[in-house]
Amino acid sequence: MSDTLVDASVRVRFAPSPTGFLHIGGLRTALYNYLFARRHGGRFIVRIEDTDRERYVEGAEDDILASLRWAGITYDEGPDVGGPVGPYRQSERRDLYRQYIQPLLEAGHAYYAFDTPEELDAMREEARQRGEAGKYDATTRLRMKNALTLPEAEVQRRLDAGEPYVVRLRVPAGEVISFHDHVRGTVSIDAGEVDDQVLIKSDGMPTYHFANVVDDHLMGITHVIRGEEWLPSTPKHVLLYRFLGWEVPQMAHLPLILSPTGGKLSKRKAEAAGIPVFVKDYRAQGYDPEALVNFLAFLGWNPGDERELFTLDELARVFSLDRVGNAGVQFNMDKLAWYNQQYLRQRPVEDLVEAVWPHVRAQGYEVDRDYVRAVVGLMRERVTFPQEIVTEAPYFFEDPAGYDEAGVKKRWKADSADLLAAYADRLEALETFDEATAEATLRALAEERGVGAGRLIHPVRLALSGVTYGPGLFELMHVLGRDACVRRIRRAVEVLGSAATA
RNA sequence: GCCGCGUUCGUCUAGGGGUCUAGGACGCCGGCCUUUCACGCCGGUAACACGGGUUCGAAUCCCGUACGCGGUACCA
Repeated sequence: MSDTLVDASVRVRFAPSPTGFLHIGGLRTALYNYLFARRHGGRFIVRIEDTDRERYVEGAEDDILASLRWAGITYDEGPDVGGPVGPYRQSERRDLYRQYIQPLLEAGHAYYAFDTPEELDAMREEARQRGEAGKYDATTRLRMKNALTLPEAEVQRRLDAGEPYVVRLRVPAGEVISFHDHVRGTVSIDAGEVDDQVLIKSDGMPTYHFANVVDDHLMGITHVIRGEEWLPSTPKHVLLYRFLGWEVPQMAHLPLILSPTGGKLSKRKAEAAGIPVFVKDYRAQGYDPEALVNFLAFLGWNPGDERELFTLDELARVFSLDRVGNAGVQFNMDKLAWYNQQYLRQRPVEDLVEAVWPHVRAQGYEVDRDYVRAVVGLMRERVTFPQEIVTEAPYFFEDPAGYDEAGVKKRWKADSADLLAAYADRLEALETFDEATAEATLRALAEERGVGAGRLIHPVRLALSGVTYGPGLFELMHVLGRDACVRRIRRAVEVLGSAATA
């Protein structure tokens, strides 16, 4: 079935801006592009859009690339792996953009403009006073300082004198620009709503709008899959393709990821809602990349059946743009936690030991890998994150520092001290200490004293762990070992002996 | 303000005119299992934004309203 879908000419790209670390929403955009490429046997490209020198953040590019790799999203072409249509960093393609702006200038589809920021502000202010939009467009461009209003000689003089200028797109009036979007169907916008977008900034760098069109074309991008925030500016891109005489790639605008409180999941909102914003945060918090990817894939897409657990490869086999939803989606930490738990349980024990080990070392616990392996075996179904195997069950590594108050109240009875002291004695006298003998000894003692086994089990658990919940008592005892068990039971008898409630 | 895009349980969603007394998942609430907890299993709670059309018949098609989101930069 997938054979009919193989189209090696499919080329998609993820084009992040190095203005910050990789955002969780960016990872989803990258993921969808990746899945689409894999599904069709095409190529997935990463291109760094670093045309904004003001907002450039040192280290952001490395973080973006490292985060993608961590998530298992590999790319066929990119800044650090190269490729046939590089460079893959826009700052290194500067001359290319200048080359493609020429024909636009010559054909009158673009023009030089010399307005200062102050003049632009004044124009917008004035227009707004009159209740107009305040756009640099067909209605206002003739009132501004540009090649359309200045004498040709004057324009040339300014250019020659090295005065700062920008190049703007001359958007035609009286036209409706339509394009097909794979997620939304036909989208139409009146050209009158589109402004004369700056194509080349005064620092010589292209804007996103221009660079993105030139690069997508030069890099042979067949499908542009990006966030919905780009939908309103797509008409500008469509116009550019037309003026440049190029074919418009297929478009697909993905629904935005929303904060639980509404609105785009900005850094501020996400933090307020307890949602990590950057991919590296998920990594640091112990999320399984496969779980994150699985969760993210389902944020705006679903396979159409009721299955929810898919590995990256499985997703790549069934992903389709047709099944991408079109309404904004809220990020849900509970669901993510559930996914993480599912994946954690599926991981091989050895894998988990590896993941837990650093946390054991960080706590300074002196145990070996076999011991950690045993703990993992008992705890893996009770936690969401690997490190919780250490943090949620410290009693595997050190004697309890205290006893849960409510637990003592509920489980420590008048006869507990007596029973436990006797149990400790018998454990010490045991020839072999293991799960079976610990249990048999306890049950025999309970029977002799004419009490239910629970009368021993609960206070013993409390003595060993300090809490009232956890793995099966006898498994716990076996892992802890006889010495620790006897020591902890005696200690509890000493500390809680008289704390008994009737 | 203007333009665009959207609107099924709290959340992610199935659904593409009759099979919907609307299905699944997360969460939540019960129960079983376990003399603990978790896992697992069983059950429950809960939604087609509103108003008009079209049609024999609308969650599904059309229009309007409301609401939400996005855009409106020499940022991406």
